[in-house]
Amino acid sequence: MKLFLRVMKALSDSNRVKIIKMLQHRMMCVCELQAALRIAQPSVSKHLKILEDAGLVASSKDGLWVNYHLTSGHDSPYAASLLGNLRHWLDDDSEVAKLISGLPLIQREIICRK
Amino acid sequence: MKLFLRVMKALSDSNRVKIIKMLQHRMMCVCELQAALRIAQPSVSKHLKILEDAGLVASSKDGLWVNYHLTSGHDSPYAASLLGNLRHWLDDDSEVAKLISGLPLIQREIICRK
DNA sequence: CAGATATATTCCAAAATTAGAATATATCAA
DNA sequence: TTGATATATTCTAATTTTGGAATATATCTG
Repeated sequence: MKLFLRVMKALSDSNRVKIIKMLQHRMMCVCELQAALRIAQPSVSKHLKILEDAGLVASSKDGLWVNYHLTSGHDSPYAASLLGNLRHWLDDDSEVAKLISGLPLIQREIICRK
Repeated sequence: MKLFLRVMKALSDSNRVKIIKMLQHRMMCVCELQAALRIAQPSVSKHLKILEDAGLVASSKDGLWVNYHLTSGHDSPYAASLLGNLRHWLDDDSEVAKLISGLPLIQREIICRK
């Protein structure tokens, strides 16, 4: 039950769902997600931790950057199933569509380095 | 997005998930659910409203009683999918199993009428 | 109609969630 | 080592969620 609720709660927030939808297209670092969602950096990190604890995303370090990507869902059958459904769910949501179409403009070399 | 989040939030609470699991076995009225979950009656009604707003359950009146049952999920593809998965998910959860095994003892004629 | 019962709603307090500012940590570059 | 940058963590305020008591509504029975 605990694991199931963890996945449901993780997917109960629009910013976290948007992160999932963006990661379906490519891996992204925290500052890229921050630029896309237009929320504070600590908020992005915290959302990512909740998604990670639910077995929905994982990360790998690359120098200063931490790249987040979707998991295969092997940890949790709930995560696996929801990730599968979300591959097509919400594609026609206007907010999601706008985020996805803006993805090409979000590149860490341009967005993050100051 | 709104409808999706509504379903996820509805399934983010253990009492509500337990209601779903019990309704998989038979329709139940509010006082039966209250006896099974051992929480206050208004709390049960409020959980049921949240599940209803998410398209997961529906009700029909029978005199003083209001019988709640699972929906076919026709309202929402998210509700339909999750209801389908929940038919087998959590069957081996200890709390859920205990609730289900106790269901035969919960009958409105015995529990509710005082 | 009056009383009893099942359910819904309102109200309020406690707990959980979310967001951002401030701060800490880690890595790279010079 | 020093400075800069990306990310994580801590702290706190605001919002949301949850639960129960009190109350309202609806239906049945006598």
